[in-house]
Amino acid sequence: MKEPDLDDLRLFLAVADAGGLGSAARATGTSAPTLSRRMAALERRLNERLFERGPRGYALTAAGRSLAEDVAGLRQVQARLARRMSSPTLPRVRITAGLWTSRFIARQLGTARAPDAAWVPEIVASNATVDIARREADIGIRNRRPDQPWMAARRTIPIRYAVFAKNPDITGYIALPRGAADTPSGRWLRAHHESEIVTTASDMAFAREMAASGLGRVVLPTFAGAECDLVQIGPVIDALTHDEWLVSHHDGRHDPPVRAALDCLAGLLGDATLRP
Amino acid sequence: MKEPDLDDLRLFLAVADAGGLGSAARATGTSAPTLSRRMAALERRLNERLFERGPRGYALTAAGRSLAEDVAGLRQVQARLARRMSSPTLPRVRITAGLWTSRFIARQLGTARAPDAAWVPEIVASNATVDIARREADIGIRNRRPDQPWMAARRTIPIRYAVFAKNPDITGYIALPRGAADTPSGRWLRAHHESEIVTTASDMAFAREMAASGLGRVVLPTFAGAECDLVQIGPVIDALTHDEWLVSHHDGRHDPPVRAALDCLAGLLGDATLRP
DNA sequence: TCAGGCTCTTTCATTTCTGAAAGTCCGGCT
DNA sequence: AGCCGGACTTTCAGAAATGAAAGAGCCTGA
Repeated sequence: MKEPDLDDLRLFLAVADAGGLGSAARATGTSAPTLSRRMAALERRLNERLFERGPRGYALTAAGRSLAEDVAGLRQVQARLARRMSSPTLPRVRITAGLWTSRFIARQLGTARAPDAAWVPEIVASNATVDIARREADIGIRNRRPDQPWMAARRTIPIRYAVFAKNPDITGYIALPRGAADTPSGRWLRAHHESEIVTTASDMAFAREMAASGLGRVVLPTFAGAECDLVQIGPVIDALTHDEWLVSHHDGRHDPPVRAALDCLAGLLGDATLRP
Repeated sequence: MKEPDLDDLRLFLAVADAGGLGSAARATGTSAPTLSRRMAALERRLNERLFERGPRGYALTAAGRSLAEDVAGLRQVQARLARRMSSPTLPRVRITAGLWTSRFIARQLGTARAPDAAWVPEIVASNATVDIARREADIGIRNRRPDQPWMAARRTIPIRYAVFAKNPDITGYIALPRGAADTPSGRWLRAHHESEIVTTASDMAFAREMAASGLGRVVLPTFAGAECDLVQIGPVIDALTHDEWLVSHHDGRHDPPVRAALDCLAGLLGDATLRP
């Protein structure tokens, strides 16, 4: 026995509420004959009499009341739909990036996005690599061109790294613990200053705060160091400099909200704000 | 702009879940061409692209994800429907009666109802008169034949009243407070034993408990007195004897659940249990 | 490079659904 | 009594939706 058509249930609720075919027809824009037939079909499919048909209209039977309770959730769906139609919910574009870029985007996007933009950003936290190929995110900001040919990539500005500290007199380095996120900057630090590491933090955000309080030096992207009252100690570390790539699924990038988000991000990342 | 067909949204969810037309077609029993057309129509009606159509199938766009969240409630409705189809919810027949009869029915109906009965009783508490004409209840048990011609009524057994007390030595009467429910038995008590009333209770159920503890005499239907270790003090009060009428809406009584409940109640009330 | 397999879309005859109008029923009103 | 009005159902021609089959595009593996 097949389940009934959800639209029949919508009409069923309308008839139950209206108490008759005529007013239900007016309320739903469906003609009375159609309502009559579809209610009859619904009863046949469920094998229950749902209405008492009297000269005064349709009245629910006990079984009809029971069904009406069961499908009352449709009312809520209809209400949400109606709301959606009148003031459409903005689609959310899922963006994933590394720690510093995520923070930068989260902070800047509120103002950088056009006020009438037809999309809303959703930042997907991702130390672990979120897979755009599997559609876990719409847009990714990565430090290299993706291998997969079905990815669309756009190069934006270069990211430069340097050593930062509260002031030039501070010595010693703050690193991530061994075995934690294996980033190029972490590897560089351990390769060149392993012996100078004075402490570790479980998260680079904490490391930066520790550096800001004078506990040691950290390796940061230049734009992230500039944000936090830290001074750049040495020159830009050329070995770590890399371009940022704006990556999206090849099929997905023509979705208007995604496209708008891509353009907005390209503008934002190309902006002088990010340059050292 | 009209709202989309709810059944289209059901198919939309199926396609979104399946990630493609083929498997969605298998899951829903609808053919792939139909799904293709209806998804296209849905997009046209909403004026949004809901899917990315690639050679790998359908993938939701940002707008599609947003819609899927909005209509997720349909899943719950479908689940309830499926449950209803497999193990049908029994329709509830709303029964209204006076205090003592309600209690009697509530206690007896569990066993009196056939084990495979296709209905479940719902006792509608009603000191105030619940209106069967307005379909607030399906079946009423009343103490007289209804005036309205569209009511169907079936006479059952006569109800007899008598004075009860814990033992014959108890004197004094327990009544309802002045101005409380104006029942024939209450009026009779005040008319004949006004001066012997020793106390009042806000509810006859309390009055009966008070009588059972020996505080005074009460006027009760004979079947209600017998239930509670009370002894009948005087003869049946002929002035209060009346028949019970099983009342239902004329149109409603052919609804199978209502009809079954009517038959069951007629049997129950005709049963010797109710006789003094 | 090409066949094979997968997916979606189009075509088209068929089925189903729809709505206006006419028909039926029933209670209320004069 | 008999007409009126409201409410549902049936009729019927036209409109819309459906599914099988064929078409088109794309990746995969040989």
